Amino acid sequence: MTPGEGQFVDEMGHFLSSLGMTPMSGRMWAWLLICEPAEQTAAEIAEALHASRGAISGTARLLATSGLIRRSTRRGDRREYFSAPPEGLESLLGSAAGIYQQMRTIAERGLEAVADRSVASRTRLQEFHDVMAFVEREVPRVIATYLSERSEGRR
Amino acid sequence: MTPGEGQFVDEMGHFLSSLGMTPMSGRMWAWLLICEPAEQTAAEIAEALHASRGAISGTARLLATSGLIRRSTRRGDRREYFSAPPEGLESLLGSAAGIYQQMRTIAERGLEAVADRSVASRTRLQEFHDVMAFVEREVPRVIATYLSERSEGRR
DNA sequence: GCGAACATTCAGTATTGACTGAAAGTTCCG
DNA sequence: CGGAACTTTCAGTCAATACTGAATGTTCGC
Repeated sequence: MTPGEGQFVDEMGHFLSSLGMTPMSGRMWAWLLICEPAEQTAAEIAEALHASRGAISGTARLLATSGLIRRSTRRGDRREYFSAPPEGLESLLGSAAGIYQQMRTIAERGLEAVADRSVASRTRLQEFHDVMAFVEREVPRVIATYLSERSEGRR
Repeated sequence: MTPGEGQFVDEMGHFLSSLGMTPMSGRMWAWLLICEPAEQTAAEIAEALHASRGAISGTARLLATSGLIRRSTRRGDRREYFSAPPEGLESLLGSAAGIYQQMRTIAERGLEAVADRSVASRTRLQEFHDVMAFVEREVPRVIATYLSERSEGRR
């Protein structure tokens, strides 16, 4: 790994860590975005990132369940190969939508808790709820727009 | 604070904590969304949340600089009053846009680091960059759409 | 200016949680 | 089966950090 690549890997680790994910998940995903070949074994990743096999195993499961990376196997090869597929980006945007959904849900339960108050008293929370619900509805449209623009550009 | 309100406050604390903010910031913001009166002193907030004055002080600065809450003073009153203004929601969406911007920036530096590679080898990272740049551009439009729809509904 | 009533700062504490590494589990070839 | 190659699990360690509370700073009435 060149210094520039190392910086990229570390920056992504630090950034995703600031968003509540683990630093290792950011480093691993970043590495899978630039590594050559694109498919790497756990051992290769562990060596590249100077991390333990255990950390790679746990992080791989995290990233795989959230759809950011793909696991694949080959006949006659006991090892598992990891890669960052294009669909990972859609999963990423989808999880962003999930965040808004969670906030809307929390707001709804909050509104139930203050249901006996006056309408004016609930305005703050109601508006928060409405914004979250709106963004949640808008996200799929943004994704669809991107996908159509991309296929447009490739035509 | 009723049990239902307490649950709402704690849920928001837990949720914002999972996103990298402190639990206290979520609890304080949630409380300011439902409290009565809407403007509260640090002492009132500390009592409602069973937190120390120091924690309120630090969290207030955090929330105020990120635009989620507003600080105000009154003549002849040494105390400071905190509230959750409507603009806080726009700040929230704006900070979401900032996240995409950061990811795009990281991707750009990563692309520089692999500039000598073949185009095919850079595809993964390039596409990541393009998605982030696209969403970054789209966010202001979504906010504008919401604001116009809201004023539409109020007309 | 003096003192009361605030707010802020910061060292200390406790908790959380990410990572390590060894042990246990799984898979597949011979 | 037996065993090699690999993965996963998990108890332990260490570092990061959120919160407390006392000391310090600041503001305003008198």
